[in-house]
Order: sequence, then structure tokens, then C-alpha cells
Amino acid sequence: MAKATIDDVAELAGVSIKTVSRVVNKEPNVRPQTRDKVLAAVAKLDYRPNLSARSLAGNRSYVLGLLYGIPGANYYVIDIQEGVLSICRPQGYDLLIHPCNHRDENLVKEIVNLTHQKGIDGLILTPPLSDNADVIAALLNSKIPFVRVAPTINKEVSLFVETNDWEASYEMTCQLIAMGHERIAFICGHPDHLAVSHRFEGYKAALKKNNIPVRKELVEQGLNSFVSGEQCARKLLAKEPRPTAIFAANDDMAAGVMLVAHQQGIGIPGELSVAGYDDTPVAHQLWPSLTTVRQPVQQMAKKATDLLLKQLRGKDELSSGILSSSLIVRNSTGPAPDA
Amino acid sequence: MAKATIDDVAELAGVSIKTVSRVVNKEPNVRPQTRDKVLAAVAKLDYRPNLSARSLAGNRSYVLGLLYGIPGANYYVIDIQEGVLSICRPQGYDLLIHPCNHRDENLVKEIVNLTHQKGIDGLILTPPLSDNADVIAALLNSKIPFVRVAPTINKEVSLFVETNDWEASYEMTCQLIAMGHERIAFICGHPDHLAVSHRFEGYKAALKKNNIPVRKELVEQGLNSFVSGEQCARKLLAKEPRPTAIFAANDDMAAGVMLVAHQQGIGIPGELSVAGYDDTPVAHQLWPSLTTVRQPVQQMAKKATDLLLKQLRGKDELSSGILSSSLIVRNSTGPAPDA
DNA sequence: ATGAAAGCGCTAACAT
DNA sequence: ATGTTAGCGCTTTCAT
Repeated sequence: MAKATIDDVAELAGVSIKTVSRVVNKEPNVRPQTRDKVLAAVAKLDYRPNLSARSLAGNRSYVLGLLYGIPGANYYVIDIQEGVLSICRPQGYDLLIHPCNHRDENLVKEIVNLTHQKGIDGLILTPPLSDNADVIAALLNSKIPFVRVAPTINKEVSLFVETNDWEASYEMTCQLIAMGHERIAFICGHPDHLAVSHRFEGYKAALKKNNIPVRKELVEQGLNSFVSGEQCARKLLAKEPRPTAIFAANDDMAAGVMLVAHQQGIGIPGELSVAGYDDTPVAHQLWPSLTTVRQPVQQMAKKATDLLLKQLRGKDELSSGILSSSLIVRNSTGPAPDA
Repeated sequence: MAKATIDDVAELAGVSIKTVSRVVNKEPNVRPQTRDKVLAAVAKLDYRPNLSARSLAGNRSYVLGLLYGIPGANYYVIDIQEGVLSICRPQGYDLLIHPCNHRDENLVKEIVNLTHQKGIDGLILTPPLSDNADVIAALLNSKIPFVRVAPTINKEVSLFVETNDWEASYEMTCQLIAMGHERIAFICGHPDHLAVSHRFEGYKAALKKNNIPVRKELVEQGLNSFVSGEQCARKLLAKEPRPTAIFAANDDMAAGVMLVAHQQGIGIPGELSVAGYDDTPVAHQLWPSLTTVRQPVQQMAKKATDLLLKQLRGKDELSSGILSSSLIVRNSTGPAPDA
């Protein structure tokens, strides 16, 4: 059986194609009786509206686009994808993924083209694209609906979903302080990821709150990678006196710290406490298991998708949301050795 | 500037829309001079063909679909995605991802519908979908072009790309034997992933080749997860005498083994050698770093995409390919303690 | 080598 | 409540 078209359905049901269209699109003004006839014909012919035709005529494609930077953090991207799909697929939307180099000078053009060419209905932006002012301006200008995940700039210009990085980081640092740590080092995240910078701010605030000076020599600039974590750890562990705790802005870097500590025979958490951020799969596979912060990545993606779909349906008065991260205390942190 | 259409270009270039179409689609029979005029107009107007229209009229969408099972191994999925995108995007194709439950009874219908509705030009299947006979039959029946990654059944019915799991596993086992190990345990992968079963076969073959009996009590059935690795490890490490090496069919399970060994104070590699498979990011973040096998995942994805695109262009005489995996020897394996 | 005309399957205005 | 008529922007015949 060849693919059925709207005409086939209309003929079988003995109505016009417009009526079929009404039924399929759940529009009002169709008698229940007529609707049933049409639905029966649809079922009989296994009719599925052709999306290209729909897109061409109606200017929508039922495809969403997910934009993210490369190289991205794998687990994060996958979590986002799953979150988005779990919401959009039940509502008939599919997902096209578009990882992109956030420093590519043609990025803006590329994204606008993609959206127009494929007739993508709306976009979801994740860091660091959530903070790309050029992209945001272009999308607004082209009136392409979009929602941002964890933006830090121009929050008012679009719907977004965020989490409380600052607070979680503050809390983690306070907890280390409560364990008696004072020489708490921090490894910053990649400078291009503004969202990650909130973590540093939370750390600093907690120290200040507890009257502990923020020592420059205990802060290193990482790049979110395992290797950069290793490098920063070597520098930090060479300081005299050594820090008794190292808080890394993500788990990969924390894993690097742990490796260096192992290599240098520094006991964790006996001699050194290590904390990460993200609760990636590696966090509980490490030995000892890593104390970290769990972000509600999937939930953020779900919420963002929900907002986007509502926006597409013309709902108004939608409001951006914030979802809480939570501390996951495992075995890599403990009382300060000198406490 | 509103979106330019083919008519705008035709008008500006002073030709018919058909000529524009010819130029854009690189068809023959256009005078270089005419072509240049058209290209100039295209550039001036920043014309991009509307894919929906193209799809509707020409029956292709320049969108490929990637099918994979959920829950999938994150790193694997991301690698596949990157590989596919790196090949298809430069050629003007985008990618729609469609993770699916490979045991869902509506799976076949879902996939065929997806393909038809979105007008997807071709599909790439990864394990365990590569081995789903129903899906394969339906795709063949519907004449939907597709390529499979690492299939084990009905290889002859479609193009595919695979790697030498058996050989790599054989080699790894031989290496352990060469280090003096005889009591080498094996943790099998998830039974639904046939591809993983080759790893077990390679292990058995290596033992036999070296006249070491395959002991049933040294083989456990895992589920590809970290937790299942832990469980299997507890069982294996309780045997008397204990195995001196454990070879897990993937890294996550190997990480589980290492955790249990740490907990029980068993030195790695002094008292126990551990080997994994996949070379996931965690492999070099563990302590000690994990000996494993690196699969050419991205390259397989690239090759598969290349084959699919060639197939779409009607090229014939395409042949499936095999790409080699390689042993990555790190610090979790060493001489047998009793050697 | 180039063009004119007829759809692809659907939605949107505008009837009725 | 239902139907009619134009297109959406492109690719295909088939002419020229």
C-alpha cells in the first residue's frame, strides 16, 4: 500500500480535504459523527500527514533544533538530549541536533540558515551558546522562537531555565569549612563558559562569609578538562603549606586532582579533600567516590522544551524557571588533617 | 531582507527558475556564463533553497536519521553523533536523532513513520538496533536506505561497518596469559548486545589456544553497567583460588571491578589485573589507569555515513568495511602474582 | 542550453 | 459545520 494522502482519506470518508485537515489538526467545528468517519478512514489507510507539505504550507515542521558547543561535555549533552526528547516526542516533535563551534565567525549565519532551510520551529540553546550575544540578537531579529538553558547575560530577552550554581557552590564551600578546612583551593572552569563562573563566586562568598581570605595562590584557571585538572592540581599541591581541600568547578578536573594526589601518595580524604561539580558518571566510579554537586540537567532540558513548545503554541505569560542543584557528599571529602 | 526564493534569484539573474534550479543542484547543461550570473544572484540575495519545498517536490529532505537504543552508552552515542555529523554536514545533510526502546513493540511502525513523515533520506542504525531483524526487514521492505554499525546478523542484507571485536579480545587475553595469568575471569556484556558477545568468544578462543580450560566459575554475566560490574566482581573475587585477572566486556564494568578491589584492599595490578573494553573517558581517569581496547567508534560512524550518502546518490558497488580496534595498555594490568 | 507548466500534499482564506 | 480555491517553493516532465 502506497502512502495515503489527505485526498485518499477525504475520498474514503466522503468529506472534503479541509475537513480531514480539521480533524487531524484537532480544530473545532467538526461534528463528532463526521470526525469519527474521518478518523476511521485515517486508521484504515494508516494515514500520516506529510511533514514537508505541512511545513511548506503551514510554515511549521514539528522539528526542534538543539544547539550546543563542541567539544561539549558528553554526559551533559546526552542528558540534555534525553530531557528534550522526553518532552517533545510525545507531542509530535522531533529533534535535530546541531553542535557548533561557538567561536566560528559564520555561526550566526549558519544557525539562521539552518532554522529557515529545515523549517525548524524553535531552538534550544545550551552553554556556551546560551550566552552568545550575536546568536541571541540574530534569533530575536529573525523572530525565531528559542529558549536558553543556564544563560548568564541578557536574561530578560528570552525565556530560559537555570539552576542555582552560586548557592550550591557556596554550600559546598561552607561544608568544607565546617569540616575544618581553611586552605581551600579552587580550580575555575573554562573562561568561555560563563555559567561556570558562578561557581567561583559562590566559593569566594563562602570564604568571605567565614572570614577566610581568598588567596590568589589557591585559585587556578582550568579548562574543564581532566588534563587541565591534573595541571592545576600539580601547581596547587606544590604550594607550602599545601591546601587541605581542592574544589574543582567540574568533575573531570576533580578527577585530575585525584589522579595527581594518588601519584604523589597523598591520601584522600585523609590528607586532602576533593570536591567536584556535575555528578558525572565518573564521580561514583572513582576511588574514593567523589563529593560533588548534582545539577538537574535533564529537568532543565525538560522545562526548557516545555516552555519552547508552549511558546510555539502562542501561549503567553510564560515564565522562566530555576531548578535546584543538590550537594552529593561521598567519600572524597572529610575533616581537615590539621583540624 | 525577507527570505529569498528561487523566483527572486531567477528574476535578478534574468533567467528562469529552472535554470536556477539547475545551477543550485549542479546539474549539467548550463553555460558557464549563465551559471555565474545565477551564482552571483544567489550570493547577493543570500538565497538558500527551502528544504520543505525541495523535499515535497523532489522527495528528499537532506536529513539523515540516527537510530540507537536507550539507555545507550553516553560516550558511544556522542562519538557516533560526532562521526556522522562530521561527514554529513559538509555535504549539506543534517541529522535527526531518534533514540528508541529496542523492545518496544511499536518500534517498527514508529521508525517507518518517522522516516516517511519527516521525509528522512536515510538511516544509520547502531547496536542493538543493528541486529533487530524486524526493523531491518521493515526498512528493506519500505525501501528506506540504511547502513548498520556493528551488526552481527544478516550482514549480507545491507551495507554495514564493523570492527574486529573478536581479534581485539583475543589479543587482550593472550597478553594477560603472556604476563603469566591463568585464572583469568571474564564478565560478559549485556545479552541484548550481540556485538559484545564476540568479545567473549575472543576470550575463550585465546584460552583454548593456550591450553587453558574455560572455567565456568570464572565467567559472569554482566549488564554493561558499573553496578553489574561491581556485583560480578564480588562473586568472582570470592572464588577460591581467586582469579588473578578480570577482563570485563566494557569499561564501566571494569570500573566496578576496580572499586570492589579497592574496597577489599586487593592491589591493582599487584594482586589483580583488570582490563576493560571501549576506552571510555573514565579509563584514564581511574587509578590505576585502565588497560582497555579502543574501538574506532567515530571512524565507524564516518564510514557508515559515507556509505549511506553514496548509496543515496545511487552509487553502486559499495562495500561494507571493517575498522580495527587497538589494545591500550595502561596500569591496571601487570604480571600475575603467582607467576 | 533554457524555459513553461504541472504538480508534490498540505494549510489558510474565504466562501457557503 | 463544511467545502472551494489558492498558493507555499521547489522539482519534474516536456517543449523549444
